[in-house]
Amino acid sequence: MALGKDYATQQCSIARALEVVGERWTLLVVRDAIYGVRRYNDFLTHLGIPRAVLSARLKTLTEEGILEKRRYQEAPPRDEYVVTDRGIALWPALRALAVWGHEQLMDHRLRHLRHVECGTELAPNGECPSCGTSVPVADVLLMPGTGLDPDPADPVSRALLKPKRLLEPIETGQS
Amino acid sequence: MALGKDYATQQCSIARALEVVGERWTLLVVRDAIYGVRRYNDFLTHLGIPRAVLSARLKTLTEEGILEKRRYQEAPPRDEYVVTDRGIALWPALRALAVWGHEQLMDHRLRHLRHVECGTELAPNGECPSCGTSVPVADVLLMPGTGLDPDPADPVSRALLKPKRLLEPIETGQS
DNA sequence: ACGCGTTGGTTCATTCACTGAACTCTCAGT
DNA sequence: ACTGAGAGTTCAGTGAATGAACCAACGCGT
Repeated sequence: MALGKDYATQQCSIARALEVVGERWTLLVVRDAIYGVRRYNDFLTHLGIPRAVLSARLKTLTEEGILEKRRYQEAPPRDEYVVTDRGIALWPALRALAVWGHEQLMDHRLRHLRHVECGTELAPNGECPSCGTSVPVADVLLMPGTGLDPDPADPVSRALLKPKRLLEPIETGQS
Repeated sequence: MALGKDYATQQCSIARALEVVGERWTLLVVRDAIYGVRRYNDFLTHLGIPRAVLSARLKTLTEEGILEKRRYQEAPPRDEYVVTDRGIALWPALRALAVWGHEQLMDHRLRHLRHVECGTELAPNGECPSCGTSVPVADVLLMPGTGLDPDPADPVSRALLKPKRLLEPIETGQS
């Protein structure tokens, strides 16, 4: 969003947050990172984002401490982008947006979130109704719902057709 | 944000939500509407947003059913924009963003949220710790915190220096 | 040794959205 | 008739997003 000079005027933590994650595509990159996407090409094909924009977003998200660029092999040099605690802390905001988008704008549940310990579906506030506790992001199981394309083109969407834990790296299995 | 054609590709309620409220300024307009701002000039001066952009945002938010345009006097014709239930439903997402912005990016609390019934400060998840229930938006008391400019230029910021309930219309007292 | 494929980028022309300033319109009050 | 407030619209200039093309480092098969 880059409210730029307006940030000083705004005196508001929402404006401050949007200053960092409010630009086009940014929250979707963070969502993917929490889903377990780590590699440039996976972000690229899953989001359908222009390369130049993806590079810019990964750069600012890394600079803001929301992602961490990490070398995962030396020859040839390959980096991956791993979501940090600061990025994981965005999960409640993303979940709230998903709840709103689903309730207000859509007709079926595309994905379900379950507590990996007990299998219970999470309440809208992110807590586990049967355990009565808030569930850490790493203990959330992401399940496919109805209305998903059964045969998507990109490998990330294909991987997400199976239940998986959040944060767990996605196996695109194409190399 | 207007992800445009990408919405069909995305199959995600977060993307769908950002399609509607992800554009620059949009969430700040909704925030102001929940704070009780209703009039064009108040949005304008409080946000420091260009007039053309404000007009565009009010138009799409009205079309999406997040704000409702309402005639409040006939001569001269004057309209105000009142947040609807669909807009109020964005409150958890806005609160989550505010929590993140405050925790990760700022040093002091600019505003506090209290339960109007009992005066208790709300937990990060939006519930009242002493009542143990989730607090309806209309029962949230917005309190000024430390680090706020004590003598802001615009009338909305001045009105927000006093505690007030969310949704309650802001009295700018300038007419 | 040569070309091919993969990954992770950069560059660039075009299009699109945002910005700020100026202008418009309607009406009230004096 | 003049002034002023509220709620916009119009428009030229700027900056960001887009999509396609290009680049580079390396691994591998032959």
